[in-house]
Amino acid sequence: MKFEPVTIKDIGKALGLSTSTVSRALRGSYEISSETKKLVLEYAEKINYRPNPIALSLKERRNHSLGIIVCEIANNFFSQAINGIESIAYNRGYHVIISQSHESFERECVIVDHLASRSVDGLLVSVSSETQDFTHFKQLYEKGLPIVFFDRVANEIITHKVIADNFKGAYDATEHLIKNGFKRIAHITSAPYLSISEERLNGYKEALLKNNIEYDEKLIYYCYHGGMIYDEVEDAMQKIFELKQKADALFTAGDRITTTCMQALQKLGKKIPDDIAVIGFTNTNLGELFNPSLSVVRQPAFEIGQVATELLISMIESKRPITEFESKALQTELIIRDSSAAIANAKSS
Amino acid sequence: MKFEPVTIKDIGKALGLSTSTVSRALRGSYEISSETKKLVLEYAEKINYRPNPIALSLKERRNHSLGIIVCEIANNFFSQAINGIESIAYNRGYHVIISQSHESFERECVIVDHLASRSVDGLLVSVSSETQDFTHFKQLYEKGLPIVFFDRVANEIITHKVIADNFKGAYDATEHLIKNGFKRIAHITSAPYLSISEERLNGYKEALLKNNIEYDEKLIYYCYHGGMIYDEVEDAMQKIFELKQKADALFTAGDRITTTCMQALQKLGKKIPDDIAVIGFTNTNLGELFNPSLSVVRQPAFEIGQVATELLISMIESKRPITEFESKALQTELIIRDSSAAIANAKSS
DNA sequence: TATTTTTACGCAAACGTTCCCGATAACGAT
DNA sequence: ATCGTTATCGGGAACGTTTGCGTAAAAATA
Repeated sequence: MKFEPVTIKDIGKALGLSTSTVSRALRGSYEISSETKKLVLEYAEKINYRPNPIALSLKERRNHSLGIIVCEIANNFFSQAINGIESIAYNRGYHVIISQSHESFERECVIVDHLASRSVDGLLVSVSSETQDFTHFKQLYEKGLPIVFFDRVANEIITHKVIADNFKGAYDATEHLIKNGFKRIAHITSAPYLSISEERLNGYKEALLKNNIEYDEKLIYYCYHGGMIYDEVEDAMQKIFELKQKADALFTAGDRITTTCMQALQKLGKKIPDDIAVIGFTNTNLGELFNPSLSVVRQPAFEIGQVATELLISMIESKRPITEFESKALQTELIIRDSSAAIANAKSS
Repeated sequence: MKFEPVTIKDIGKALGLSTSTVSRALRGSYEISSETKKLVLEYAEKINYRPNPIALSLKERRNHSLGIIVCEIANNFFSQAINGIESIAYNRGYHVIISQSHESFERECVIVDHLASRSVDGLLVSVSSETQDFTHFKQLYEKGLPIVFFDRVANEIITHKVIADNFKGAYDATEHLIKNGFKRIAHITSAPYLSISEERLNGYKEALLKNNIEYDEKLIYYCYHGGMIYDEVEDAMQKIFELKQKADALFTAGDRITTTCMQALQKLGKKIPDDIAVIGFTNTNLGELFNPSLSVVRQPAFEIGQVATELLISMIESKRPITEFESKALQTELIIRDSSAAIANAKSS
């Protein structure tokens, strides 16, 4: 099937004008008589002319489009962040192209390559859980392609970064568990080299330290695929319950990990919070529907997307090379529900 | 900031060859000597040359990209469908551009326009809940742009369509409630003119009819924004409980509607299934974590995406105009959990 | 050696725009 | 009548490719 849009040439031919005149008339150039303008405009309207953005891209070397790379859109945090990105982008006249890495490094490389060659004007990136090598980003960035990282950032690349205050979010969640009387707090997180993993682990450690609880490496479990692979999570859950010194609480460090942990715990027949208390990073709106209702650390995903987009567009539209880069950390929100409730009553039996 | 990719011209200049020779060498044309080929290939590799897809699009009037239009990616059904779409598209060498209408007709028109002018090779669309007028699709379709509808289809446009068997899914869900002893089954659905709404309503009616239960219009509630607006849903819930003849069960007809109903019921302090039983269309994987665990009608979202994409690509790549169009309906899956449990025991007290 | 064929490459047009240069005409000023 | 302005428009190059056509040199044939 072929699809033949009408071009500026067609208009010129129909009206007996040159393409340049038509082009100028369409743009409202001062050097075109108002009669001709009217003529062209009306005819263009009549045949529903749309300028070909591809031709424009070719000429102007830009697209007015932004590339987004996330691991997965079926993830509350990212779908909300994308909505934030869109809200800014569309207002500023940019379109967005969303791509999923599915937590695969290889896929990420292919996507970056494609997006760049497709001449997106800039990239908004949250790296995959497999990504340890950032040269595919670095190369493009050094060639002049604006990139802003959000959530999972590449520390070795000097550019704008927007994240949640993962350290504080983790600190707060952990301290909340401690205040509720839990002492053996397991921490299930994503791949260790992810920036968010490190930040959250540090917050967790700091809370332990401040509360004089010893840090025990045996309580830390890494799910290298961010909770996408169920068995990885169930394995971790199983190991937790095989510990000599039992864990009494769980702090999970990711949207997918949190929900998957809940599923695994249910499958293993564990009662929350009696067998184990749970609090985790997740942006689901459904936490209160869970059984028990889920305590969460909520990230300002929408705002993170917005801020990252504003920074990216400012980079794109900047005339001069940028020398000052920002690293913004937005505050998380602790929402306490039943899954992390103190178990004093239950345990005292 | 400017981003200057290397072109075929740069290669030609560097190697003292014409652009056509370089182009042919890159494509492995037979009329280029193997030495020259090797030279070009190696140099291209060295400087990391990527052909400019924009220039190609301009020339060939195609993109190898598919446009996707859905109301919202933060919706389990659609994010799964998109994964299905991607799984086929990437294997066949197509990229996808995802756009969200956010259930807005106006937004949908803008998106369609943009996607078409951007020369996507075809469109995969599920219309917004506001859409009653399909001329924006029709115009493009008649000009030769391949379009496949999935989930929410435009019946007046003759093309391929892929849906879940909504009639049967609704029938099964309703009959399940009836079998469990419920007789006053409320039905909360999306905008009435959506294809899925009609199909599901018909399935619901048919189940009532077959089981000799009178159809009562007062039990039908339309949420014109597909559950995106909380108040719309809460209003419906409130009205249900103000009915003279009380409803004893709820059959919800959409991913977002189902979860939002659950939230509203919780807020209103209603117990499920004692005050009211619930079953609904939704593709959440978290149904078993709910309190109570949620009975659902699950759509084969991933497969729907796959089938729709295969059909679209076949349209795009077809040499001849297509005369035979398919309308596929894939089977849904009924997953019974506690939210729709018979309340005989509870009520007998 | 003369002629034909093959090999290997370059030129230029085309895709749809924009925009720099000119070009033409009308017109007032000199 | 001559010149400089102004208004209005067209020609053509450029963006990065592909590709039909032309052609020189090399190889094969007569």
